[in-house]
Amino acid sequence: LTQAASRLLDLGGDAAVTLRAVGQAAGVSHNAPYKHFENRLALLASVAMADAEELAGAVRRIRASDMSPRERLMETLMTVARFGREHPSRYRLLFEDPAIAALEGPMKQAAMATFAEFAEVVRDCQTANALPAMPHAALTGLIFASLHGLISLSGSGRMQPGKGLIGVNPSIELLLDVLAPAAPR
Amino acid sequence: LTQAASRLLDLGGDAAVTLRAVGQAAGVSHNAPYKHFENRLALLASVAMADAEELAGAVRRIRASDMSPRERLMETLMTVARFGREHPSRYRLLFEDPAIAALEGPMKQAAMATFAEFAEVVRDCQTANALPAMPHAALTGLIFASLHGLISLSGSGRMQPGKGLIGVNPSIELLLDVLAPAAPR
DNA sequence: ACCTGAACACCGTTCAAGT
DNA sequence: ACCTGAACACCGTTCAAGT
Repeated sequence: LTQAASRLLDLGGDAAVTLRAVGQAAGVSHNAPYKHFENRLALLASVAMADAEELAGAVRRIRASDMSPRERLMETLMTVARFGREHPSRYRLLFEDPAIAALEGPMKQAAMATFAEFAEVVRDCQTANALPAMPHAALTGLIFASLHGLISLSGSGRMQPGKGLIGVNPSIELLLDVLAPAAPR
Repeated sequence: LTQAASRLLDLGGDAAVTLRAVGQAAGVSHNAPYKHFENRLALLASVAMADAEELAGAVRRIRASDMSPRERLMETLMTVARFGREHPSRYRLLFEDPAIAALEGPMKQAAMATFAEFAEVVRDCQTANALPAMPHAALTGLIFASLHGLISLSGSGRMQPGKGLIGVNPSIELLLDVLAPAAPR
């Protein structure tokens, strides 16, 4: 049921996720979802939660790998960027939807857990002097916001029209190049 | 009519901008808008265009002021951030709505003109050695994306929950501090 | 415990007219 | 040239039942 909504979101965006279409895709009536979710938003939240947990798991695996801290950071950023590229509507739901962000409870917990994984990747870089020794929360926020801005602008088609703007991945590399020299050697 | 839609957007977000509400606010019937706009999206696009032109004008005035290039950049960034803070739904429409971004014609022209003003502010900083001498388009894209990411995350309430994340304005200052030292003296 | 079908209020859009 | 009112298809949500 959550899976059906997720697929519809990928295929046709937010507007395609009608309870009738979700019901039909899951082989039930158009208001069977109301027996499992409070309303449409709660159903979408379950999609967002699954994605938040998937991302958190991916970052956790990267953290446990034997790459250098800096490589782990790059891999983490690329993983989020790939998710945004391959699932733009689901990315939008998870990171841009105001109604989802306003939810308390498990959705908020999942979002914070995902962010915490991300923050640890940044912290490891700082410990290894691969990122500057500025306040950890500020640096994490700046990197995450820059990443999100690149994915968001690019995902909604606002990075091409300009005069030779570079893509998401090169921009991420540029950001890290600009941050790295500020770190003590 | 465009003004009525803009006000409704500010007051109740995208969902509040129904053709019936717009018509009523403008004192006409619920489908009078169809005589002036092709459909609902075209009406929203006219709101976005007005905002794009307003922002472009604001940046143009900042460019013509007697501040230093670096101060003009900071003022420009703060102006966009303020617009995002005071009109989150209109900001979302202008910079995050995929349907608006997909429009060709005058909307695209207005968006590109606004971005061009922004790019000139960055270029002036590079000329004055207040920003590093990297490729101009890449640097402009990175700064704009970072700014957008901060406004986007903060505007949808995703910057507080974390563990002591700093606000939009301090993050912008941090970004410029991190970029500035890379510039030759 | 889980599902269905009818019904309601609301919305974007279309169309035939009205001045 | 600009507007109105009725109508249509669609949607989220509710409710009374069904097994």
